[in-house]
This record gives sequence, structure tokens and C-alpha cells, in this order.
Amino acid sequence: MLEDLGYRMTPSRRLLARLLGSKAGSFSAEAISEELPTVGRATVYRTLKLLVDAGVLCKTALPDGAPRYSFDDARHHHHVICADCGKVEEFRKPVVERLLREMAKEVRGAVVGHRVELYITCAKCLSER
Amino acid sequence: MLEDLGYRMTPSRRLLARLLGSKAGSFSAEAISEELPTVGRATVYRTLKLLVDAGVLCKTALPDGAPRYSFDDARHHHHVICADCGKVEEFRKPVVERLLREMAKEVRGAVVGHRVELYITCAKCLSER
DNA sequence: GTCATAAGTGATACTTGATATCACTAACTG
DNA sequence: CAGTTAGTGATATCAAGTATCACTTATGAC
Repeated sequence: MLEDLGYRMTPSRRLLARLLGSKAGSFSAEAISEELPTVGRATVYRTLKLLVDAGVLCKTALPDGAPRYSFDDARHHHHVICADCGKVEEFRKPVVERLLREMAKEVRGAVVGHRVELYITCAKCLSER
Repeated sequence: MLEDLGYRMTPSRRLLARLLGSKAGSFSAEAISEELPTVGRATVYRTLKLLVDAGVLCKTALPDGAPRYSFDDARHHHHVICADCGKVEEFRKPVVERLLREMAKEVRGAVVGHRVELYITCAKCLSER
């Protein structure tokens, strides 16, 4: 685990690291905290922030403002959101990145990030109508 | 003002409408509330929500989670947002439509909407550093 | 105009996600 | 196997936003 790079290894951090390792895509601090009842809220938030500062995770927000964490190497993916049930899926295609680079060329100013979101009614919600 | 469509016209709403009329781009509820000290916080939030529900404004969040309101004058609007000053510009290019068609093809479920946002540091903010 | 009423209001209490405080614990160094 | 200091969890606190509620007022009937 990369926390050996300056930080102490503690049981709480071990638990958190193991949980994060099993996570794919993005997740909320709240969800992490609920899955680790033995670890204090403050510690969860502190450690997540620490990982963000260390460049392991990146923190963003969905359009509704809900904060989400994801691994930094997954920075270039986008979201498919069911407008009905709110389920969020990752979406990742090279063509998207290429086209976004083309867009960036036509914009004045320094591009520091981007976001693409598709709103859908997912198969499950469609079938439940 | 369009609030005649079902809602009562009150001094507070008049003040708010006038202020919004002078606003370009996006703004926070907090900023609005500070510029209208005679109008209660609750009323500001209530009225903004009301305008969102009525389709006059749309509410989104910057990547850091800060909620922002802006006029919803275009249905399929794509935004270029300065992450520094929050200024929002419209962006519409054929390349965007191509990108979205690409994505829609690879998604299961019925696509009901989309959003593309580029985050930049605008020329003005760059020069002020 | 005036009146009744239901929408709208502001002060305030509350909720929720996140952070600061602080006494206590335990991971690393020597 | 200490000593120090980073790390911890319980709790208090904070801030944005929402709910409550008694009071006010825009509106429409008369």
C-alpha cells in the first residue's frame, strides 16, 4: 500500500485501503463510512482527503452537488445517470477523449477539466412502468 | 415577469426578479441572498427552487460541489465554465453532437438528456495571477 | 372599495454532510 | 522497550439548505 510513503499504517487505514481496493468507479464518503462502522467518520473523511492530496484519489461532484471520490487513474471516464432511479454508471471510450480534445482546441483559456453526462431511463426502470 | 403564470407577485419576488435580470452567467443562492438583505434566506431559496421547477433556471454544481444557478434558455446547452470566477459561456459545435451520438449508441436504455461541460481558467482569470 | 382566504413571508429551529477539537492510543525511531 | 508524535474516535461545531409556524398580504369575489 502506497501509504508507506510518509504515513503510518494503522488498522483503520488498512480497512479503508482494503475497501477502496474492492471499489470500482466512484463512491461517496458516506458509503465508505457506512461500510466501516468500526472506523470513525472523522477518520474516513480525513483519510479520503489525505488520499486526494496524495493524488491517489480525485474528488468531484455530480451535477446535484453530491461529492464523489474515484481513483485518479479513472479520471477520464464519464457518467450515465438514470434520471429515474439515480443509478450512476461509468462510461469510458477513447473516442470521447479524442473529441473532447478537439473541443478544447476551440475554446479560449486553459482547459482544466471536463464532464460528459448522459441521462437515461435505465432498462430496469423502463420495465417497471 | 413570468411568475404571473400561477404565482403571486410580491415585493420579494420583484426584487429577486430584477436582480436575476441583471445577472449574466451563473450565480450562487448565497450571492443572491447577500445582495438582497431585506429578503429572508428561506424566501430566496424557495423562489430559486420554484424557478428551477418552472424551467426558468437550471441548477447544477461546479466540480467542487458548489451549487450554481443559471438561466435555462437553451434546452441542450453545453457550457464552458471558468472554474475560477464561475463565468459560464455557451458552447455549441457539431463535434459535440457527434460525440453525443457516439455515446448514445453504446448505452443501454433510453437516452433522455445529456450534458457536456468544459472547465477552464478563462483569459481574464489567467491574466490576474 | 372591502373582505375572506390561501399563498407568501421572515425568524428561527432543525437537518445533514463535513470539519475542528481534544484527550487518548499506538506506530515508528532509536 | 520506551518516547514522541501522528493518528484515533467521540463529540462539538459549522455551514448550506430546509421545515415549521405564526403573521402578512396579494388576489379575486362581491
